[in-house]
Parts: sequence; C-alpha cells; structure tokens
Amino acid sequence: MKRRNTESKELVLSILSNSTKAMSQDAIERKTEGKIDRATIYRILNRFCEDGIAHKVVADDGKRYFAICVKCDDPSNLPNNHFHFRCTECETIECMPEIVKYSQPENYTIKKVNCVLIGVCSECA
Amino acid sequence: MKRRNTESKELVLSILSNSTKAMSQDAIERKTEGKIDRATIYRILNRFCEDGIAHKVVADDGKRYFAICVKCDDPSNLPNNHFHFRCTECETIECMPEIVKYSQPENYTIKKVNCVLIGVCSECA
DNA sequence: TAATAAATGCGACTATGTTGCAATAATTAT
DNA sequence: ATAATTATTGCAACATAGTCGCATTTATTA
Ligand SMILES: [Mn+2]
Ligand SMILES: [Mn+2]
Ligand SMILES: [Zn+2]
Ligand SMILES: [Zn+2]
Repeated sequence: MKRRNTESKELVLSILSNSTKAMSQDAIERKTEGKIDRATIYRILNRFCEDGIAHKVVADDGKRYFAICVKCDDPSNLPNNHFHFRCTECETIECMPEIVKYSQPENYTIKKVNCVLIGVCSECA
Repeated sequence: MKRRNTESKELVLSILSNSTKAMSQDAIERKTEGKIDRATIYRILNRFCEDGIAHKVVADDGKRYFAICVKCDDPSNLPNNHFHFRCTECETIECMPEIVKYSQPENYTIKKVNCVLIGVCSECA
C-alpha cells in the first residue's frame, strides 16, 4: 500500500506540525473547520503513526493525542519513551523532553511506554 | 454523604481484593455474573477511588482499570505514583512496585501520574 | 417502627473510535 | 494524454466505554 499525497493528509500534517502540543482528533477537526471527515482524520493519524511520522499518547481522560515525532526515531529509545504532560487548566497535552526511566522487571519485555503526568502547566500557574 | 454497606459494594470489594491484577468494569461484571448493574459497578468503583480505597489507571487501550490501594496512602508519594504494566498477551494490567521518577519541570505543578509500560509479562514470556 | 437519604436498576444519553462500502482521485502504465 | 489501478475519502452504521436522571429499594438513624 504505497501512500498517496492528498490535500487532507497535507492539511492534517500542517496542523500537527504547527502545533506545539499534542492534538486529539476533535481538536484537529475544529482546526480544519469541517473540511475533513471524522473517520478520515482518524485514518490519516493512524497512518502517520504506522509510518513513524507521528506518535500517539493515551491520556488519563481516555483520549488519544497525536504529536509529530521529533526524536522518536532515536534507536536508543523505545517508541513514546518520553513523558507527556496534561494540564488540567488549559486541557492540553504536551511532549516533555524527559525520557521515562524504569528498571527492567525480571522476565518482562517492554515494547511501549505510555506515561502522562497530570497537573498545571507553567502558563496556567 | 455517609457511605453505606451494601451487598454490591462488598462483592466488588472482594473481587478486587482477591485479584492480583487491576480490573476493568467489564471484567468485574463478568465475575459478578450479572448480579450488579453496569452503572452501579462504575459508581462503586468511583466511590472507592474517592475514598482512597482503590486507585484508577487509564491504560493505552483507553480503558480504566481499578486496583485496591496498597501503598497509595504513603504521604511521600503522589497518588498513582507507581508504574503499571499491561501485557498484550494476557490482556491484564498490574501494579508494579517501582515508583515513577521524574524531574520537576520548572513552574509546573504535578498532581497525578498515569504511567503504563506495555509489553509481555513473565508468565506469557 | 417510621423517617431519612444513600445506593441501586434501568434506560437514555454522550463521546470516542472503528469499519463496510460505494464514490473519488492520486499514481502508474499504456 | 488517456486509461487502468488502487489508495483515499465521505457517509452511515456500528461498537464500546462511561455518565446521568429518575423512580425504587434498602441501609442507617431517629
Ligand atoms: Mn510525545
Ligand atoms: Mn496501581
Ligand atoms: Zn495549562
Ligand atoms: Zn501476560
């Protein structure tokens, strides 16, 4: 399945690229002013994740947030291996620079990480 | 609102207490063999969390998992301050002993932690 | 035993996310 | 340039998770 370049894909990509925060489907939909269908946005985002262009965090509100990968391809780190922060004031999610550290539990294989810290961000403080 | 002792509450509590894993509402419902209504189970679980009897983790599947608090009342730790592990083989969530460590980001207040490591557990290895 | 109000069951509802399918459009081959 | 191929889209339907209002039940207290 070779990927194609479409308007929708480019639009979602630019919205995500111009955001300093991770975004949920509905936030993206609002930005597109209804130009793209819900299901299509999800499909585009999931494709971005498959292709390693973006990554996904599930926050403690149960929603999926997507962000462009910056250092995700660093082979020394597992995918998603950095902390995320959810501000309960401005309801945004951001990627934190800090890498999640943990001791490898005996006989466990760890393939992915999904870590969110919740609180109030510096802007809302 | 003083809490009352009811059969349903005791049943959910014993199911949760006898489980070595964190449990979702639907897993608990299966254990009760339909004796308790969906909404009631959620209400009981949420009350447990309010009362500090249990704690809740949101896994990367977007579902809420509940577990009896063991060291949750340790004042040195934020609520939920330990890692959780989701095994993609047996589809279970467990509380890990390890505490999540992170450096306090400048001007951020952190109130809660929701950290899940995903992979294959020792039993499924 | 009666009064009070917490807890329950049921149904309706919201929200998030996925999928099937026919139509559209980007790519590739002719 | 045109036609063939097939990835992508829009739409509707569906699935699942979780919440809420309200009448009824039931634990607690008076
Ligand atoms: Mn991130
Ligand atoms: Mn736990
Ligand atoms: Zn904020
Ligand atoms: Zn397992």
